[in-house]
Amino acid sequence: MRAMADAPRYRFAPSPTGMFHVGGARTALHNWALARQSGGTFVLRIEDTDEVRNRPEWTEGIIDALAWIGISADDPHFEGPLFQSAYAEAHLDAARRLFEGGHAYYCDMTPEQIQERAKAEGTTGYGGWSRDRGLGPGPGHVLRFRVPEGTTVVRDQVRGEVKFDNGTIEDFVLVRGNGTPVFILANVVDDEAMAITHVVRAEEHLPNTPKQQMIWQALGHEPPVWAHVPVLVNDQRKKLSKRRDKVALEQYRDEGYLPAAMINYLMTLGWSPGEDEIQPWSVMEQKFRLDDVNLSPAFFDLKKLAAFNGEYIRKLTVDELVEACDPWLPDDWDRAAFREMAPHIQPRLVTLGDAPGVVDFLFTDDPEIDETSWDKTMTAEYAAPLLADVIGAYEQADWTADTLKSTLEDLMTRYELKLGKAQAPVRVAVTGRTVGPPLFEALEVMGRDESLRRMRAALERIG
RNA sequence: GCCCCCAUCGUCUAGUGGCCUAGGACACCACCCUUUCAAGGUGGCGGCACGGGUUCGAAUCCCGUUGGGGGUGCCA
Repeated sequence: MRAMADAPRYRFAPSPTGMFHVGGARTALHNWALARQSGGTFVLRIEDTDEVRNRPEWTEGIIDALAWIGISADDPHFEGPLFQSAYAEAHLDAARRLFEGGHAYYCDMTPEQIQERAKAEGTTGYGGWSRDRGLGPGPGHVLRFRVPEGTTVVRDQVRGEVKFDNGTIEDFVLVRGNGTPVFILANVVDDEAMAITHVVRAEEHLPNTPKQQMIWQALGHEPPVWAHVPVLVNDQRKKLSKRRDKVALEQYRDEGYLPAAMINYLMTLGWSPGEDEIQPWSVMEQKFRLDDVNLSPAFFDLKKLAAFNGEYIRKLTVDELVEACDPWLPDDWDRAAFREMAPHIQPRLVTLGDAPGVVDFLFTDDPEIDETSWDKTMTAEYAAPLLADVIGAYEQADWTADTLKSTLEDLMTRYELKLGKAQAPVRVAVTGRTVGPPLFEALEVMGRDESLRRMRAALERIG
């Protein structure tokens, strides 16, 4: 019991937007690792304060996405989902206490009026106009926090001490004119209500932190331990945004990235697991330390993610690979044939979604002829006679990859060709392309009749 | 504008005053292997932003400059 009482409580607090941001995934992973390695708890809180964006299916999406990266709602370290909206009473109650304690005051100025006034006075921002007007609650009145004089020091697990001169912080809004609480208040009240001990989030929240810390103190509580990890950026070094960048975790999932690869890659951003950066989650989960987190923004590099994914795909057993690819394969494709080819396509895949495109010629009625490939190979003088010879020899040959290969090797000497050149017309005839999985293995899987049919068709086309 | 954060190869990082002639990975290039393309192997290219200190000694500590980023809402 004692241990439970002392166990840290981390939280992950996404707002439901309909897609799960990769940056959020990384933050979730950090919190998850920290909670699990300390015997603590990972609290999932859905920040649904903004009524406009609040749909139940969004929450399902978040839970699914978390599950995909190994953060299971069934794990004993997982708590939630809790909903911010369910704490509305507590938010307003806190607001009331803040007002009654003199830590907050009401103001009836609209944003437009504030702007005009600032402009007229040649200043910027709000300026605390209603501080001493003694206004009470009322329609259109916002509640503002009375920022005290002095300095606020945020002790951050990643960045050390960060000092803010309170004079640079405006009297910010706690409750909107329509009576609803703003994120900054709700966030603090929820963290307190949920007994959160550690707030680990992205750096973009650092400027909020002194404000939240002041609210904690005004409410009479000790703030949690803060930690702000650097943001993820795009190739322009701008924060990853859903408008510009490919940030939806679901999209990577649907393209056939393996969760293990995504998790591993995400963890290497801003942190390093040590000697070898390819590490299983079980190891990273134990090794991860906030003190070791880098301080500068990290570029989310699709190429490196792809490299990780390829590496993870190559580590799969054939059975695992076949099973993993299944969702991307058309229903009517012969699974046994695909399985035969699986070991051969394995080193050629970047994503699971690439699989069908590599072996589609095996399952279609006719190969889709790539004209560039055709022109490159079939216009050679030897193409037609060689193809004719191959057809003749293959009518009799043992239909195994080995004999098919040696048979072609016997023929090619007549034309003074190397295997690389000699196999090309056959490959284009059968697959339609110049590149693809190992030819003779593919022929073996395709079978004699269909293979010969395609070669004859090609011969005819050459004329 | 103001506040805050940051700064090691193109990118992600190792490095916490001497082990650094700065290590690894991705990308790129070359070669090898080879049944095309991959994968794999070997090698190469490439970096401590700049200027001052501190120190016997600095990528590592301090200051400044420059450059990036984040925040500046009655969004979260």
